[in-house]
Amino acid sequence: MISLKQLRYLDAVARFGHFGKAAAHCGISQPALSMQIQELEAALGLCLVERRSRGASLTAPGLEIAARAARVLAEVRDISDVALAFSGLLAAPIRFGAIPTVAPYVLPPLLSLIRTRHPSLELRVRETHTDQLLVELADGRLDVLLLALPLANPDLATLALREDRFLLAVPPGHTIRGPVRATPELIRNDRLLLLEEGHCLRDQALAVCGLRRAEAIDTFGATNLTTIVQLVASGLGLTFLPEISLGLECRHADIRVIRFDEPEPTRTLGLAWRASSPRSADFEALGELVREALPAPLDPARPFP
Amino acid sequence: MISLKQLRYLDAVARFGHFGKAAAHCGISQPALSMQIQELEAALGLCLVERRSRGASLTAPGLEIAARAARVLAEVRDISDVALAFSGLLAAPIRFGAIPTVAPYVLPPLLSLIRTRHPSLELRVRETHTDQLLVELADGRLDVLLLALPLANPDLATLALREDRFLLAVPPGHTIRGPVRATPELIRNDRLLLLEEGHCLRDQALAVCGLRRAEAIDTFGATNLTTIVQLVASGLGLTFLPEISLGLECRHADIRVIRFDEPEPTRTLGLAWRASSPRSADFEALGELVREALPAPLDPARPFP
DNA sequence: TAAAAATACTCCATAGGTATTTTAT
DNA sequence: ATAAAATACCTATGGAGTATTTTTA
Repeated sequence: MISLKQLRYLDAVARFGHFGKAAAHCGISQPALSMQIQELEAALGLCLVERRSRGASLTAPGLEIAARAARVLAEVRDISDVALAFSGLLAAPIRFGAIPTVAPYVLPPLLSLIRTRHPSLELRVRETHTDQLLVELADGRLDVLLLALPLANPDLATLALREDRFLLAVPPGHTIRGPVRATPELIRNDRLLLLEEGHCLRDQALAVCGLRRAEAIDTFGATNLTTIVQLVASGLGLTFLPEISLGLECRHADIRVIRFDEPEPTRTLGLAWRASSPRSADFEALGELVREALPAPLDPARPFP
Repeated sequence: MISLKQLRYLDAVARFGHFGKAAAHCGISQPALSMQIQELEAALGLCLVERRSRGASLTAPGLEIAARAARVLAEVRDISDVALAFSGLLAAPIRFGAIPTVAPYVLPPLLSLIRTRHPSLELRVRETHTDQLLVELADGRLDVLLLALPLANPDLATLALREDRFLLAVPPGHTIRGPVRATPELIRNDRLLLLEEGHCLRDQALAVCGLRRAEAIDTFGATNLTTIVQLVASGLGLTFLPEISLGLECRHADIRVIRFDEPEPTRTLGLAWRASSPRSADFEALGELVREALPAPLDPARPFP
């Protein structure tokens, strides 16, 4: 008789292409996993995995069955999530992923909001790039993401929360005066400092300037906006800052921030979760909290700073 | 951790509304089932089943989760079926259901055809009414049905095989001569003998005569067309016979068979299976065999008999 | 009081661990 | 020679059985 355990192990083998790594991922020993895969093969009367001396790959039936197994496992995970949803709004832990250009500016107020408003809600936070977040969301390691929309994947539900303006950060002594027009020329005069490859903010900044990825100017990217801001303050170049970061980034760095010409470039911040998730009510409620936690937009009447 | 076993047991409790009967259906003892249900409830942190002194009923979360469990179980069953499909066309056993007004006329030639053409194919045959067949198909006890189309259920795939004429069977000495028109009056002069409630042929015959169910004339139905034919031969009334039954039914009974006026009333015989089944190729191949096995249609040039 | 589910306990099947061997490059 | 999976063997968890108790209508 087929068991979920066997399907979980097959899924792991499909992912890792390697019995040992799959076993480690499942928290069991390699022989234990081997045995279960063999039993599954016996139950189905088929060879699912081709054992090669450098790892394992799936046979044609194996691919088909692993794909179905993944669906079954997702549905079983949804059953657990249904149970969580029944236990009440925001009552169960939420595994929350956020991109690095949002997390530090939202989490402190968000967490304190949760502490006062929903003290029983446990938010497990993970910060990494969009691509990685999406992988972890898809295979159930995360429940909901805070990132820049739109996303292509139709299996995801999204909730737009707020537009986030981009601004140009320049050294304090810089001659430029705003509002400024975002053009390739603007960038070519000074060095544009950006986060390393993989950060969506990097791509968005390049796109706003009408540059392609390959046309990036900086030689070594950073992983941390604060690092970039320090470099800008030292006169090494200029950068794009999202509005929500200003409160934090301007506090300790001596930079000047200039608004762009209308229409000001922005990114859309929002939540995303698996469309099949039974906990959408939780995520929409969380979205409200995030919206409250996001730093207030610039006063349009009074140009910043 | 949730297991398939637990979902199977929950599904059984949902079906039977009774721990004891559910346990019997699963082939385990009542305490064993109780324990697994409790473990599932613990794993989900919810009460799924309301224990009442006359059986058990599901709570609201229980209903939701049982419905999802049923879907998971169906998909796991499909995984087994994928495996069967991969083992080759018509290579794995097929659980085959047929209605009583078709089975006896098709099975002998079908089984002999299978013996010669696909000796390794094991056909497990079940004969009962359409309604029961559909239930057993839906919950996986049967793989494919041979019955009268059309069917309402959109979750089923169907394959029409052949039109089957209805004919009027009368005692040998009866004065009626064909072709005859199917009207309520035709029936009112003699007693119309039909199968008992539940047989689709009964309903179809009544419909052909323009009668409603309640207007049936015979007092006690039979379960067996051969029985009806014997009664007709004894002059106790007349009946509708499907064309495919003539070879067998006319061999030993002294009746006369009369064709109806154009357009001759017919039923459509065909196969049905779960649309989600990964074995459709098997079922289509089986459909070809059934088509061959069905008795040849009447020669339109030479009026029967 | 009767029917149904829960509990107590016992047992054994099996999932999983460690150590080792086999296999293929 | 090395990496990877299979095999051998042992252990312990837990699933399932029987007997019994508790619960509720």
